[in-house]
Amino acid sequence: MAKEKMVQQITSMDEDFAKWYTDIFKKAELVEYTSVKGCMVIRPYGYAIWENIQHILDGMFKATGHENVCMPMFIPESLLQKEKDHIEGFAPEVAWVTYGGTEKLEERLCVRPTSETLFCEHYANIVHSYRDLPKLYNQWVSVVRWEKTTRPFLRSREFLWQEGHTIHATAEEAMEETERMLNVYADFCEKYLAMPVVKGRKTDSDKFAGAEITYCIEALMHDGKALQAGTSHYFGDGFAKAFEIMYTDKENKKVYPHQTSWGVTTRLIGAIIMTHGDNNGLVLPPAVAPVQAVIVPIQQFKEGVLEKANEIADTLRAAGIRVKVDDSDNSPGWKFSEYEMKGVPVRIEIGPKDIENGQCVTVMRHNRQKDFVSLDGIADTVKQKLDEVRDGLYKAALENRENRTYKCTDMDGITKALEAGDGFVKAMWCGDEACEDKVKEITGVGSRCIPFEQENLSDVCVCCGKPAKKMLYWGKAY
RNA sequence: CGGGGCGUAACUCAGUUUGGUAGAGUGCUUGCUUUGGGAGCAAGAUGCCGCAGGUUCAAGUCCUGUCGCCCCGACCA
Repeated sequence: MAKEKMVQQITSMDEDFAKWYTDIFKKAELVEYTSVKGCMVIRPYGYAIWENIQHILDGMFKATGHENVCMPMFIPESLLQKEKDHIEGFAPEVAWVTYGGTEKLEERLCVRPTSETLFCEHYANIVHSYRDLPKLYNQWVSVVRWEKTTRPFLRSREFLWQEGHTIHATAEEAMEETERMLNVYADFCEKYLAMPVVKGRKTDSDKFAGAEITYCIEALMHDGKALQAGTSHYFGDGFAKAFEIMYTDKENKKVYPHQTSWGVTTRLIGAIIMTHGDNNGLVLPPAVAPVQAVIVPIQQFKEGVLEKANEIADTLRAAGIRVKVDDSDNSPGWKFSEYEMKGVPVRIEIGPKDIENGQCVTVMRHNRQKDFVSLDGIADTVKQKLDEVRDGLYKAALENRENRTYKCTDMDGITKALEAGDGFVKAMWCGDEACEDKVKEITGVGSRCIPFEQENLSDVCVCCGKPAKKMLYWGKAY
């Protein structure tokens, strides 16, 4: 009975995945809509997830030699236009500032959709010698893209992200950096977010505006749709030439440096929701959960119960676990449901009976496994449970991806495979853009990436039958 | 930007067909009883019916316009 009622608040994901997604971020108090379309309030619980993501990633950036900076939020139109492909790619979705107070600006300013141009302008000023290289910069800011269709965390007009921008003496170094950062993202997703990703390269039609090469990580959501979780771009010296960034090398010759950029966004929170969430609510990977363990006292009005709950909390806190004691006067059952909805990885129940026995109850969020555990060594026990949750989440996500990954060798095969549900399609490709378009038109799945891990499924292109060059991942994308 | 849907209490919605005192459940406040899976009883507070015009003795309801939001497509992190 209680179980049914609990589920009533959240639409089942089989019934309506989009509604389920909306229910989750509202009920878990991650986001509220505002009066500006596509701009959302990220509430404390949602923002805390982002802060944890930031904290871990920032550490990884620092460990690989990067420094944080902060660029302006405005870009003069003339600056944005310096690189042709770049402006073409972004022009349709930038917001413009045309007035300062009551005065019309002589040159309009765009609100940054990304900051390549600003970094380039800056690099042109500060890079003169090979001794100035490399510069490994990153910034944590928000950017604006005037999207037509919006959805919290997945596609909003303003979103938070980090953008790394680096500049190197040689193409080799820049390539190395591009790959290094893609690996940082992939490691982060798999280890901390328990989200398996496919590493690969975008086809030319799909790469970043102004990039020579775009690498990406692609994840598969519960509903079988693909989500680009991060990108890392190699620019070669294209931007350097457009912005006239030059340095003097050891032979006293003026040469162009090589650049990269890479980014992940609050979209990762959307990815977490759609990778791990279930019909009872959000399920958070322990590494980024604002609360890793919640303590629910039972019969908290009885003497000693709250004291014991707080004592356990102190022990866990001392061990570095983010813990909360809920001593509100809601019923225990209410609290159980509440924290399941909010995705807290481990719940601890402690009541008079437990205290007598020197034990408590732990329940893991992802599988509801309930254990009676001793209060001795509780911190180690909880840590172990958190690891178990992380591993369980990863395993389930990987299983979902494997179950929804189809190998196909002809067009009918793709259509047929997708009848079982959306997912990744692996299929061979000749390298021709026309075939990418045609596959999308006929089967509905677009090219996601050329995975680093190649397989030879067939010798010919799935579409045109000409000799195949690469195996591609295809899918419907968010 | 195309197609569809919706704007009434903090939330979910009924009421609009056929104009006639502004409603329900949940939540909120107070008190008592409860507490190992969303507790029970009692008492209370809460409304520019999205906005602007119009028709009418009378508009949440009819007409015109407008704004916003959600969903599905095309475009994109």
